[in-house]
Amino acid sequence: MAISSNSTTDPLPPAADAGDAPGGTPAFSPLYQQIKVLILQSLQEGEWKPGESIPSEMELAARFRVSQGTVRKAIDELAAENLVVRRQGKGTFVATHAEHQVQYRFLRLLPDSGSGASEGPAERRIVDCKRQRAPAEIARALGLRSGDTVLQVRRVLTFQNVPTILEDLWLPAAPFKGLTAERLDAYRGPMYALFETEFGVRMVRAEEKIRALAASEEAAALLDVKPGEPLLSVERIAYTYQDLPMELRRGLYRTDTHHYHNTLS
Amino acid sequence: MAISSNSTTDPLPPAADAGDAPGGTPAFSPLYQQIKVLILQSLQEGEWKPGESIPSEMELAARFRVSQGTVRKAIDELAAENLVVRRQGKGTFVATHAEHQVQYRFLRLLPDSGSGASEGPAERRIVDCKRQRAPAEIARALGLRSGDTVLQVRRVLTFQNVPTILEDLWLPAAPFKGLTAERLDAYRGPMYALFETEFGVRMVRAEEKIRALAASEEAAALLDVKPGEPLLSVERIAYTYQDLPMELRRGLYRTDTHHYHNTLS
DNA sequence: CAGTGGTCTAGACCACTGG
DNA sequence: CAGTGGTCTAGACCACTGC
Repeated sequence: MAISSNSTTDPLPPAADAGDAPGGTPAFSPLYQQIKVLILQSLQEGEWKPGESIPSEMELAARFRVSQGTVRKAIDELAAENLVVRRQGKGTFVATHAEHQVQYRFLRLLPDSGSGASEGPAERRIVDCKRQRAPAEIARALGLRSGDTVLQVRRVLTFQNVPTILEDLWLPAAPFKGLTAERLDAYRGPMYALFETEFGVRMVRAEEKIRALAASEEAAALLDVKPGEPLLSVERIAYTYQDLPMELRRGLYRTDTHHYHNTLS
Repeated sequence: MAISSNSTTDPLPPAADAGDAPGGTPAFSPLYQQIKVLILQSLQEGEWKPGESIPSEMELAARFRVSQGTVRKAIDELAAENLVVRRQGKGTFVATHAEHQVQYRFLRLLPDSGSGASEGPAERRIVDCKRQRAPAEIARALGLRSGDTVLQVRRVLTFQNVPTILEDLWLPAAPFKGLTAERLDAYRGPMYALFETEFGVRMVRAEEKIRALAASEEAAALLDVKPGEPLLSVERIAYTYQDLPMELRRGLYRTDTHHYHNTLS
């Protein structure tokens, strides 16, 4: 362990030391961080599935031979990163995209309506779904070798009869073997929830680059706007555990009835 | 206090109870939350100025008659909200926009360049600065009465000789009495830093609505693009303490060389 | 009522900063 | 070296959930 003072209370299992490169900094890592890593490993190994509860703080404390407070601090950070959800009186649960709650956890597009009336569920239409060799640019974004197989999906989301989002997304073919347009069509609920339940891939974090673009002929037709009309271009890379990129998504949003919402602090 | 069990250790001053409406929920509020509110009050009253350190955890614990751990948890939350910054071995400091660090804390626009070379400071040009009666829409956003006086500033930010951002911003005239184009021009550093040091107004949080728009003739001229060219429209409301809106800002961003960056989790 | 997460305390010790 | 924030522990009690 990276800690020197815990002579008799090393957590179990004895976990390989993370840092401590000879030339670098001493890489001190507090106990609760090491516990956090251990819990993270269990999460990504699927010891506890999305939506399930993880062991109680007391149980984890016993398992790792640390105090409840230390486990608590580890879980606090996992909760802050939205990897688990705490529910007083019930337990701590593995976060999931399948929750009723906000339908799309990563979608920041909101209807303009000042009226709080949240619009109904989107109407989804798969336009295309095919396997192909990854173009260099796609491969790079997903950390694949150029030429590896990827799945490409194109779909349109329609809110209240207005086609609003045109999305292209690319997935590495290997982890998503068996994904078809039919399967996507049949599934009720967010796509990321399907990824969780059917393929064991949990999207944990994402980064977006946003631009304004003029609608191409093709996009204009699918979104029912005039070519050249300004659209919001949202390029998202979604990551699973370990900061592993697992999806590249390029969205074109109509922003005449909706807007992208963001909070800064 | 909302707490019943702390018979002899009520924090000082005895702070009016926050909730406890007869018809509503019992409104239990943990001690550390009450401490947090007390610290917040001192922050907004200016007991400690931006950049200064606040008293040590031990001092605050003594002052409020609670344990260090309770103060710690209160400060933890304030730090998570970016209201204060903790620095091990030195103390806890009131957050400020004047820090060297990231030049613009609320600006999410980044250069496209894969090269990490961060571009130099922006060249800023005040196009306009005037007092006027607030149009209804502006007044509503700022929580003013329609007809109240507001300051309007228009400026252009240029990065590496490319005019990239055209911003209009509206400020309630009262708190910003004495603000002039000259003063804005003379000031080195972020505008929000000037607001802090010269007017005692700290922007603490902001919300943005983002859209894609076609450049108007006027915007196109100022940003050196063709009219109709797609631009990113970013409408920001910045809040000071107590969720009080203090600035409305409408920015038009060129996204041919830059992009708006956002992280989701 | 037992079990869970949530709060609070008190005390010991560690890591980091600056004089 | 003293002072600060950061970690860790152990124990008590509270609030919430569901049986």
